[in-house]
Amino acid sequence: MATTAYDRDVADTGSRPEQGGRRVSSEATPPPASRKATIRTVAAAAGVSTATVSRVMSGVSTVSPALAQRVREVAEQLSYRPSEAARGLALGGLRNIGVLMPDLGNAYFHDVVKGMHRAAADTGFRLLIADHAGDPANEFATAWDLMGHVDGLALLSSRLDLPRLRDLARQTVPVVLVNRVEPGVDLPMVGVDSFTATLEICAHLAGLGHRRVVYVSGSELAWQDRERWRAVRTSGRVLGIDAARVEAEGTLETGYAAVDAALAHEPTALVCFNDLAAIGVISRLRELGLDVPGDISVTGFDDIAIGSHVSPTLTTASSPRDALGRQAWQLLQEALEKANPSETTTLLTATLITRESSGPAR
Amino acid sequence: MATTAYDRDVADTGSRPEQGGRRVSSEATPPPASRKATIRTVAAAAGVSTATVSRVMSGVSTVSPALAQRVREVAEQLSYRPSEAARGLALGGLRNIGVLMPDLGNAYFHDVVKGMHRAAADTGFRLLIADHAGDPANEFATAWDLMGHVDGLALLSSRLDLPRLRDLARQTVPVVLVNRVEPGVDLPMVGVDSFTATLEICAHLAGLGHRRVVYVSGSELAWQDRERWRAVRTSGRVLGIDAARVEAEGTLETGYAAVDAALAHEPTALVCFNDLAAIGVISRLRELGLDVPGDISVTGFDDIAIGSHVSPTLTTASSPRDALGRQAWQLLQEALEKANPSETTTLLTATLITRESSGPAR
DNA sequence: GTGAAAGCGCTAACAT
DNA sequence: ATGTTAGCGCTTTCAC
Repeated sequence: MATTAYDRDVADTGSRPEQGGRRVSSEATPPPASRKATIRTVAAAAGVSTATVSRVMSGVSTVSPALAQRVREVAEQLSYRPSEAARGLALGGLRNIGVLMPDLGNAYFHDVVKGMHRAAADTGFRLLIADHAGDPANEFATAWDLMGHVDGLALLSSRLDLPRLRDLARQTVPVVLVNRVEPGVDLPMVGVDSFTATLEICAHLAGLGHRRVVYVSGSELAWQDRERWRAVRTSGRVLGIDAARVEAEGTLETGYAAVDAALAHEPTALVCFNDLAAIGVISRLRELGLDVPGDISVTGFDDIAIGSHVSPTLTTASSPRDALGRQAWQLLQEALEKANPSETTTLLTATLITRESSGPAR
Repeated sequence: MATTAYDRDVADTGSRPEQGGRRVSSEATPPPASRKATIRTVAAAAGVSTATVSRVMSGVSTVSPALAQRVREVAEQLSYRPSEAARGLALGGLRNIGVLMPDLGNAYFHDVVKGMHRAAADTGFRLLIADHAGDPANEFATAWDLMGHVDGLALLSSRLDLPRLRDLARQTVPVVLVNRVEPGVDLPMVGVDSFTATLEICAHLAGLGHRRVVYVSGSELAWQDRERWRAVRTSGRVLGIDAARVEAEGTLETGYAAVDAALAHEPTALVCFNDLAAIGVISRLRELGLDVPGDISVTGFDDIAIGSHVSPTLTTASSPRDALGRQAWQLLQEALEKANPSETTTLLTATLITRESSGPAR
């Protein structure tokens, strides 16, 4: 959701023909053309200096109420809007923070972003949201491009490999990793302990008599996927579960498509990477005439809202999305304040939520 | 997803103590501190002028390959990233376009945005995405704030009232209305003809013997809601359907919550504002022990992906989301090129999709 | 092919 | 309380 190409064929907002080499006293320039109001236009029209206009616009220091009022009126009248580009240049920062995620269509990310947004808004920061469809090359390009526009960058569920990650870490704009914990990288990060939560899911399943499960994976580039798959395999050893893995990408469509391969293992339960995949899986199972959980159990992960509105409702693990978002902002905030990016790592806990989609093994 | 507050307490990227009043020849400033590489740092380090660095970075005009290579290396080595703020200032535009929508969590919008993105990316534009939770005040504030950062603005399913809309139209940055057609406003706009599509839904229902339907609404501030409700009422006259309306907001939760009130009208069918609401509705009906479509039929609108993965699958109207997005970009593009914002209005067609959630009236 | 220098619109000392 | 002015980092004529 962002691009880097710099064609130049559009929108050069009119040519600006030679407009005098020297600056002229404010009053000398009457408000002529109707082009675009700048701080100078307003200053001239209001008969004050640009400094005063600037002060009024940012509500700073003491400007006499009467004057301020007049300036405000003129500004309003001229539809004057301070250029953020100029502001950013002068201030040395746009007060934007970039948020990059694999899939804008996944409600999970949306919830995390909401958490960040609330926290960021309180401090006067804007969020620039972009997605990269799970493609690392695209992710890197987008991150790189975004860096020019933002004061900080949050990578949600990044699919970047270590060299690329380190490359970004080396840049001057602070970066935080959300939903990924990568010991080898010098970056603040927050994640959810999905290993433990997935183990709980497996234990729950084992308790219901399941001995043969298949894991319907997420993107193999996702840290969460590695953690969850590791947990499923571990459950094999610890709980005596026979575990297989089939590939998917954590979306409705890939979940749906993975079912046939999964069924080849004759499992009694399907542990899915996330809720979206689980819903896709269930949809396909229904199509095949299989009842969930009668014939086979299915579990998700994330606890997105729709999980409790589908039939059967989803057994899943609830990630603390809001907390994740806030924590992410917290880290960014710290990185912004002190140039010293302390390598902080936080791991939040997800909790098992048992609903209808899991039942006794057949 | 954007804010306007301008606190000043963070990130002023270090103070810049008196650094000489006059500009000094490039070579006079050795690459000292490790602060942040600027074009001058790079120029000095590479022993060339800033003009050359600029040319190399934007791949413009002819710079001797050897020199270009050297500059690129130095830049790379210094982790130099041109500041977009400075660039934007000099160029008179950031090549950003803002996209504002009510609900980031609705897959429908996501699909529209994808369409826009693809189109915009080809022209070297970035998309800044923000949501406003359906609150007009928030929408206006966000739009206003965003205007400083973008070269164009797309308002998806805007909830703004006419005065506010006109206020935005009066500004210098081009604005297009997507998913809303408002005759009184001088703005380019694209919408989907949901009136006709909803009529088709009603006709479909009437054909199945339904005579008593209730419309589970969207936000009453949404143009689409007005159109759909108008269609439902019209169907009352034309098709002999007895129609009532209950309030919701086009989300899972509000759909779910609206069911009890809807049932008070003893309908045989529920026509929902969109798919999300329909899924919420069905979930509540199931909870009440009602079968869909056995006991009652339910229809949605939008044809989001999940609609064909839930049980029962949703009867709905398919909006041409991708086309919407592309058309939106098209309009923006035109507005960007010629200062003359021709008031263009396009209406796209939605088509009925019959699935499991609608059946014969009981 | 490359450099010098004039801004882009705004903010922040530093006067007054 | 208000005006002057020197930049912020980059692009872009205009010379050479």
